[in-house]
Amino acid sequence: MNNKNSDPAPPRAASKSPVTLDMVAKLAGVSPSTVSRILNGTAVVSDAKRQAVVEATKTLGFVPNPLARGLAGGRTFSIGVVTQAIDSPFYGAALRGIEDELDPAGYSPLFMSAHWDPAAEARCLEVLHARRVDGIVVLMPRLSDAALQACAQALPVVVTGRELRAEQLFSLNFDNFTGALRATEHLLALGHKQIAFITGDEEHPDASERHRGYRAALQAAGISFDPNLVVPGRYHEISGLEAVNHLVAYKRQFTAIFAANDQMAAGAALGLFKHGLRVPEDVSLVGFDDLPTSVYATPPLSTIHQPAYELGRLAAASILQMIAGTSPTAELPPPELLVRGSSAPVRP
Amino acid sequence: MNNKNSDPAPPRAASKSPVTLDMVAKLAGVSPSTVSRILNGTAVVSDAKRQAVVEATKTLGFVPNPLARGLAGGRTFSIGVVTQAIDSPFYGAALRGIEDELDPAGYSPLFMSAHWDPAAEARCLEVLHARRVDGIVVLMPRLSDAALQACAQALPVVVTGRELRAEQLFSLNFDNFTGALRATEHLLALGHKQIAFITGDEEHPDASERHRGYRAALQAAGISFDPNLVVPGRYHEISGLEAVNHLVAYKRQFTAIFAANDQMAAGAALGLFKHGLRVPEDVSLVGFDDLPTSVYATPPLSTIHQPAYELGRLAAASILQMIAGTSPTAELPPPELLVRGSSAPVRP
DNA sequence: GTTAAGATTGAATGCGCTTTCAAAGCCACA
DNA sequence: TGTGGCTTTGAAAGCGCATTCAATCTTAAC
Repeated sequence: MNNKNSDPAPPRAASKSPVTLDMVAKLAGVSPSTVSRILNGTAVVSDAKRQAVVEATKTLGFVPNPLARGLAGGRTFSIGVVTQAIDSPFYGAALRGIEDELDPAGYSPLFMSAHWDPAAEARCLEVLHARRVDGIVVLMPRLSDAALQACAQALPVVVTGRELRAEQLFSLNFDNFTGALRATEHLLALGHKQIAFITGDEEHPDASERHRGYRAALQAAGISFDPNLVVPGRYHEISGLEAVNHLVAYKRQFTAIFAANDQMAAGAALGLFKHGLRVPEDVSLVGFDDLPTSVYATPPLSTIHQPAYELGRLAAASILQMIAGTSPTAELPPPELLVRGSSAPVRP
Repeated sequence: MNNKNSDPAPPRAASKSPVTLDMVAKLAGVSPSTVSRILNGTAVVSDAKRQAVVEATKTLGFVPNPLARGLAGGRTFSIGVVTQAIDSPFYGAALRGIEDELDPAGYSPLFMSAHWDPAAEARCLEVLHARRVDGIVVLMPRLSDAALQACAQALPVVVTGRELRAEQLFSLNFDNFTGALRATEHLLALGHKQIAFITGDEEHPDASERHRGYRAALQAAGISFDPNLVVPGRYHEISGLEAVNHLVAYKRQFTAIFAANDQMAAGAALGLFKHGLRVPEDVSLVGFDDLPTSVYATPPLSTIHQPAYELGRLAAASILQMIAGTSPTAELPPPELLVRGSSAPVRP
């Protein structure tokens, strides 16, 4: 029927790490239970036996099998991480933060990308759940609050970019409103009065918050809001470019642009360049996020620093706390304006 | 002794997915073995029973426990992926490729960053091995060939950025030499004769290959090699910036720069900008990698396209093939020059 | 010098699934 | 109608570890 075993030699998966807990137990002259107890610190063990076990573990090079541990003990020492795009510069930094925090604790992250699709996100949650992760971190979810809360009934969950509370659910949010406010105030302080705004994907709370901050700053400065200067974008570079094309095509008057994120600011910079408009001589440009690449833009981009790495670390630390049974209290630092070369006083 | 169980209600991990294979078996009126066989397609099962099982699976919402499968069957349906930096734009694209290829096959990637540190890389390999992944993909390893080959004795391994052959080892390499050759030829064809080169981290084969390509192109054009025009870099933006500072400080004569990667090209662009040198009017600039952001640089960067996403897909597809028992034959497309706005004919 | 309480330890069971192994059912053939 | 060969199915034995339960060994108090 099947010719799988026709080969006399075992095909693969033979060398693995065939050292089991039972073998250490035998070598150390104790019972498997004792070895397990030492491994997990579950109970007090006499020093003599502990010595023997530690030694046996070393000589044999024993490494406990996480699968077996997970099956038997219920914990897998792995954390599911749902991100929207693993290849996005913003998420990359956050993922590194998560990695850096989880690793020393002996946990491994399990990354999945949802591509801004709620359905895909739901599937990620399912897969992670099926893989029996000990907790889940969702970065900037697109899913409904209810779905997230439902997920949190089964295991600890940390979400970022949203205000949300529930039993096993912790949220970590950044003050996008104030960030946008500061950015706009900066431009205002430089004398700009005609400030265009390229929005983010407004289905997203952070995007609408940034929009709100922009308008609040204008209002506070006594400048009437001009809807013609607001161009919708979707957080990608291309929409920044298109936004500038739009502004120019419709002959809008503006001396500055505030883009809801750095990626769109980069696109906008290119658009301005193509239209022969210099940054910052002709148009000042301010972004939001402070991507690693933004320092190396020409000119370097003025922007609002968003602590992506810190966000990752705090999210990971929080989920670990929840697993340990304590309630996390982490909080993100307030927005910080970084003035670089892309913004300058308006020309007289 | 321990007050863990002092709480009357079970603390957590109670709701999970308590549906087991045995329950489906019972509901469908068959034995667990049969359910397992249907699940894995291990053997032929009568249509009647298959129907019953499929239905029972649905009504119960059964999802097999990967841990148990891994423990019992030896396969975990997970692939270890060692990358140098999860937050690097280049690796990001590759990781997405891996994700896209693995997901439909029912496999999950387990990402780990080694941060260009051989010791850390070795640890990653160990952790992945301990987690019983079915195979490992190492992106641009820093580890010795021998160490990689040793790892391949235990399980299938795919490495990129290196030429390496062994029993369960497959390597996927990009033609860095030809890429650099094409880039330099492009500059030469534009009339440039004084072409500076910013090297990558030359401990790395791809960096030295690119260096070799640069020199080969010069030689073929009959231009004598000027060591003063070669500045060492380490693949980061900052080294591109520093390289330009160096060239200017030492008053080197050059009309073009070829940077061994896009990140350094971005740094170089900023350096040139700060010294009042315009791209491409005063200095032409060519990079290598074609990062997603390079199209949106001002001006857009001419570069050699490196198929990072494809690389990820092919690497993942290859490891899957190896696990399935067939030898992979994937090959990366040849280097492709992308002429954009940063390179122009030399000024007379 | 006993005995009870406490500290250590080992045997045994099970986590959820895969995988032999052998029994049972089927067919075509004689 | 009977027999051999093939197919479908179930019982049972783990995979490697955590954990409960009961047994053994200490120690302190009587």
